[in-house]
Amino acid sequence: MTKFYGEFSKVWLSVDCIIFGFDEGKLKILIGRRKMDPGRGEWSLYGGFVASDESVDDAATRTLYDLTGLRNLYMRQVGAFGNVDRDPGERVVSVAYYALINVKDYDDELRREHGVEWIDINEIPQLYSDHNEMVNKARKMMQQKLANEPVGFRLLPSLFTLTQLQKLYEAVNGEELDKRNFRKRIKEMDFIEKTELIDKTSSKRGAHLYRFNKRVYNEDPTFKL
Amino acid sequence: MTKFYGEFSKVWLSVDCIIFGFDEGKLKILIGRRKMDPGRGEWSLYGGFVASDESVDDAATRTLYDLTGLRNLYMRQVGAFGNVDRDPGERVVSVAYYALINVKDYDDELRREHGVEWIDINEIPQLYSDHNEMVNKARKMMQQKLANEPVGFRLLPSLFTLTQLQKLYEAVNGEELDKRNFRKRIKEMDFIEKTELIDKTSSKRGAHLYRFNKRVYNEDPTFKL
DNA sequence: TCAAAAGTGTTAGATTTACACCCATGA
DNA sequence: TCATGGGTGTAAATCTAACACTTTTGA
Repeated sequence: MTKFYGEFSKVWLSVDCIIFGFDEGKLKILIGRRKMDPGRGEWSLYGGFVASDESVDDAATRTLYDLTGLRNLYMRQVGAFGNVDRDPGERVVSVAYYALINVKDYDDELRREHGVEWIDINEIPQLYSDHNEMVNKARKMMQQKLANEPVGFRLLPSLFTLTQLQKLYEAVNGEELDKRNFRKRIKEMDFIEKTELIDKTSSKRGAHLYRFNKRVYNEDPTFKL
Repeated sequence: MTKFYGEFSKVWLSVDCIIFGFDEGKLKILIGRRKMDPGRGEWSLYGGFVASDESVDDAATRTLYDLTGLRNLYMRQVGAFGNVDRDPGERVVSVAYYALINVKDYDDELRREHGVEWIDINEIPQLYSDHNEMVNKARKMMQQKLANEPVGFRLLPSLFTLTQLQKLYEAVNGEELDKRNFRKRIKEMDFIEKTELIDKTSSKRGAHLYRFNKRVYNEDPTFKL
């Protein structure tokens, strides 16, 4: 097994997940109290180790599924974090990933079983090891991504109001947007379809529900927001 | 040594470098024929293994120094590449980095000793393992970076003409720019200083040499190009 | 009847793009 | 003298940003 590179040393490889959700008008991530040593009890991202028979991406997918029970999540690599002493116990290099989920899709029972909570991205406490760094980089990458591709729908129910969508963009970018300018831009995007359905949960008058049409998007790749 | 994570398997960790240079009006990278098994003789990025007492970033810095003899290079992580079979011999996960160097700073003798060549980014042959993927991702990230920060100077001599600078941007973006519009934008950037020096190597009339003033740039962080 | 969110256009300013000729010099 | 790359400004078009009132309805 060591025929080629035996002279070099090996490391443990883990994955850590920054799971973004949008709830109560706020951008949040899932964190919990670490259940293993070292660092037991500290706030931490959810993670896992890479097994010998799976790719690093697959390990992240598996870890996400393990935590959320959800498949086909939008997921992107944040990068490798490899300081020598980043793990107080051993040499562990970790590859961080961020994922976008619709909070409503995540069974709250399952969430509690794993002991993770949705925490406002602006109120993240000190986390285990270098996890704050991972969160910061993930957040920047996600912002950048959202500015160039319509990935925000991954954080919303399949039917959503324009107000919800606007609040989402505001939460991600950390700044308020002009309602009329926002709606003007949305109207130009053919892949955001207005339905005849009305949502009455957040206003007496009711707001039209919209949906993202992936097919139209793929045919007409001219997105900028 | 295995007190915490002994039950999990370890992997070899390597770094691979995409080294960008700008020469003859073209964006190029350094590649060479692989000198070790498996894959001996195939075109490949230059890389190395991460040692037990160095961070992954440090391993990349060391590898870059080893190849070029240069320190303080502009370097950014591209990401981790971790498919199970990416290395035909063993399980090796690699973290790719890109770096920007001024071709003139690289001793050609040293380059030949390492058996690497400058190859036009648009004419990269099939590379060992997943190295083409790494190059493609690095190129996109570098383009993106150059569009938002003045890192292009890292690819030029400390004194350069506006034509050189324009050709650099054209090579990176793969499209021609309007000379007057380009110079108009440059003129607005106070951190690009005109010197009284004239370069006569590329025209009879001679062109003014400019330099990047890092101090001015740091004080006036309003860059967009 | 009123509070609360939904919905809707216009205009000024800023930014971006297109475009063509003269200059200085060495060969 | 001429070929070569260096250097310069203006106008149209596009994009962005600022801004306020009417509608609907349940309580």
